[in-house]
Amino acid sequence: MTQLPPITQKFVSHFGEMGSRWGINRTVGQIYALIFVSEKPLNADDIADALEFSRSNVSIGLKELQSWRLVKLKHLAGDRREYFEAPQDVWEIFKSLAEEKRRREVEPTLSMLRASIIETPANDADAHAQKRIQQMHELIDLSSTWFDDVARLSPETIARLMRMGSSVKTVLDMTDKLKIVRRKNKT
Amino acid sequence: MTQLPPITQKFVSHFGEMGSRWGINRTVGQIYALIFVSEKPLNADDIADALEFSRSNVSIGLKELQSWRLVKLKHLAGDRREYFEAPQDVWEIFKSLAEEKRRREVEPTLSMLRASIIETPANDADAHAQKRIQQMHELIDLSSTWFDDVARLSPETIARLMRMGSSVKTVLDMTDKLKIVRRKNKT
DNA sequence: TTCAATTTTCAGTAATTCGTGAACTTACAA
DNA sequence: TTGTAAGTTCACGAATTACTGAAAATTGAA
Repeated sequence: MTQLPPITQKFVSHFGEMGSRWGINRTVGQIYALIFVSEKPLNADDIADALEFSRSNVSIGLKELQSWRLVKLKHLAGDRREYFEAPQDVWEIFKSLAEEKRRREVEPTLSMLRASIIETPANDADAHAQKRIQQMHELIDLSSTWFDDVARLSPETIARLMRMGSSVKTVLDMTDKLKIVRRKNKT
Repeated sequence: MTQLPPITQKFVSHFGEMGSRWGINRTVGQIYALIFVSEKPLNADDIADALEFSRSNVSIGLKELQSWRLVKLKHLAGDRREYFEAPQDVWEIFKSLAEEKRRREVEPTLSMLRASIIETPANDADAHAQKRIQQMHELIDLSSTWFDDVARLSPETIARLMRMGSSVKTVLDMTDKLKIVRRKNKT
């Protein structure tokens, strides 16, 4: 097949190298990178060809990427083969990824933490362990609920919030004052 | 060694099992869990003993945990051995972890994305790839900068922000209105 | 210094994960 | 139906990662 152009090439191999750190493997990382930058949907042979992976490996990689909702299956008119593309909106991608991560990596832990909290500690050591577990639960629960809430806002609102950076504090303080004023006026 | 009490036991083995999903290995996960719930700092032998790992494995695991800033080295008076404990404040833990993750998993990618953006595309395919890369860069850059900013706020402020959930939007809208009013008054 | 306690390194092995080709299944056009 | 293109599964070898015990290095008390 024809060599990938230089920018694409570098992007793809970076995703391969980082794969292990992200918790996906080299080939899955490269397949995703290739689909992400591609203008048109790709089929399994395109990918196997471009990346020089075995057809079976590509098949498994695509299944994996679908399970993470990182690629969408698409059918092209008059073509029996399955084509894949990445969602266009990067914020959408980010959300799917976060949701999937939560489902797989956070929820099971939250359940376990919850279960531990309602148990009766057998001794002092376990009583202390339970306190620590409770603290961990509160933090994880709060942040994951919060992420959920925020993800529901429009991309524009989120971008606005993010661009505010640490000055959200000022806004928060301001609303507090407004509440106090309102309370005073009421009486 | 004496068996771990039940709550601790379950917590520790859960961390071992989840390890692979988190990108750490079973033993490192269990070592951390044990230190996290322990009331007193632990030394390497305590850990090797409690978890039935080899001494060398514990040594490597502790190095790994230190590099993630998840455990702190502590010396006890009149004892030559090295003791380890987890920071008490869970929010502090969360921040260290996020910072370390950013340094290892996000920064290298951001550099690569930046480099790709300033290159001159060789053909149409690469020009499109570059556009996509730019979009990815904007999102990652914005969210990581934002996280940095927010992390600098006090835990209380952050908790306040989080408990607001999606109603931050109301506050954001409100400040916008205030700004408009102020601008009108100025003229 | 010396020596013993403690920690680290390292080579070898065990376990796990990855990637391939071949066989198998599925779906559709003729 | 039948035949073929497309997709999946699977068993196996390759590569990587995890873990151990033994040896080496380091530390600090005497």
